[in-house]
Amino acid sequence: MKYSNQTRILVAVDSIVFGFDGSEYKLLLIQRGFAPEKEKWSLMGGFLQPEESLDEAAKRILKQLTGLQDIYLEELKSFSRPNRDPIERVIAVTYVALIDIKKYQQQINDDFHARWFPMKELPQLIFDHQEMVEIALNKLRYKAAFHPILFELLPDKFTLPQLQNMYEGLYNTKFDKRNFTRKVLSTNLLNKENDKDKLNSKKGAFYYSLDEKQYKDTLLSIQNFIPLTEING
Amino acid sequence: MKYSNQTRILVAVDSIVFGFDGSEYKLLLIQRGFAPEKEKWSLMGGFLQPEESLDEAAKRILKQLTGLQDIYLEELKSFSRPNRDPIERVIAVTYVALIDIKKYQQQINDDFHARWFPMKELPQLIFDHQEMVEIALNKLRYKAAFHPILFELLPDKFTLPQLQNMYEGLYNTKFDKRNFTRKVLSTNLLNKENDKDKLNSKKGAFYYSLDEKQYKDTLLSIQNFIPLTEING
DNA sequence: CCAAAAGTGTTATAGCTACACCCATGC
DNA sequence: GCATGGGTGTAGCTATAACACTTTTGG
Repeated sequence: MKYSNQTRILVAVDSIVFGFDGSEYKLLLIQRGFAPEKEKWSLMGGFLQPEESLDEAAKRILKQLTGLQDIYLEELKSFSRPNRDPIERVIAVTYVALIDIKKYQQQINDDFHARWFPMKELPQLIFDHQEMVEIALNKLRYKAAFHPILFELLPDKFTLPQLQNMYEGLYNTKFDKRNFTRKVLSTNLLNKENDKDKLNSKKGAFYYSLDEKQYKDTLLSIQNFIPLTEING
Repeated sequence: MKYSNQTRILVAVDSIVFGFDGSEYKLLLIQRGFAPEKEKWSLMGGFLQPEESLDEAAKRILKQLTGLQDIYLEELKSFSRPNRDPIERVIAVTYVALIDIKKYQQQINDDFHARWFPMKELPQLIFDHQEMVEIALNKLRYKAAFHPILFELLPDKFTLPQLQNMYEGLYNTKFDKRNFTRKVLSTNLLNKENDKDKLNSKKGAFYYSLDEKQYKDTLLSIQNFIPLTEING
């Protein structure tokens, strides 16, 4: 039995994958393998299959296109303008993913054809993918102000200067490092390690790691990472 | 031309319509007019049509089922478990709407068959609509803590005690009225009127109205309406 | 020895919370 | 005249923002 007199539609899943390499934000793109817009740059996309949910589809597609697994992935919003795809009607449900670029760089380069583009040097994207990226970036700015999600972009061990760079990069601003350090440490999310990163300075900066238990407890609660004045403009 | 070898799927739009009548929150439900689950209570739902976006579909369906127009409507999330509808595969994109119950009560009762249910006395809902409501309510609590969206639930003129009731109802808590008044007035969102509401007290409470310009400027910015402790639990 | 980045403390201010009494009116 | 809900001010505390110097070490 079916519902009668209704139109069935193709459903796509597109993932906006943000990465951070220690100094700047990048977006993961892939060259589309089929017409239209074959060879143009695209988000990580594919069609929803009969036996999977959208969450599952997003995970599957990301794995197929990049090998990435077990990463932060969250629904963003749907895009459904009737003519957004010239071939036929397709609605897209978008997801945002956050990953530490270095952790997967080899894998992505060698086995797949996805490529990282600095946020300021994005190529032209197919369809409405440009708009998806802008909305995703705005949501990331919004959400990161209250929830410690940016840690998803860092390696297991990272330094406070790296962490501050990451926040400053997202909001295009500079924070006082004394205040930033105090605020971050007051969350009890970080454990100080005994060794230092000596690549970025002569003195070396202590590594910290995420306290996984605290992190999971805190993800859904609301902190205040960024002064409201930075968000409201 | 079409994409080949892909499955096309029914896309539904379901709207969670929250209302406030001055003392409690209610949910607008309708008796489903077709099988399966005919006559059972359902959110305001319908199928996406070929020439409309999801936003447009949500508006159209709401108008068809309730006569409601020009109300606050925002995408929530998609629901796509493969067997969520027993007839055939349907993915649903949900929207949340906020309205002042009294403003439309006549219209809804007389011309349509939608009905308001107090949040604590909801009937069994079809499919996964129960889950949709819970997620919508959580998001409303989250969002209302930082953005003045709850004003959508109030009539054009309202009193500070009504406003406070509305916030207290959403968070199931009580606020100190001196602090609440000060915080609300400090936003400059409200204009004091000259007349009073004398229905709810002998002394009467002054009416206030939204400053439309301030409101539009403020909607996207982030305030702090509710102490974080109330949200984080 | 010097350049470059890491690390650290104090003070002033603003915003928040807690708290209690008087006012206006209908009955 | 009294019961009911509306309206208002202050003081202590906490969180935030602004600010500059010392430390370490590779070259």
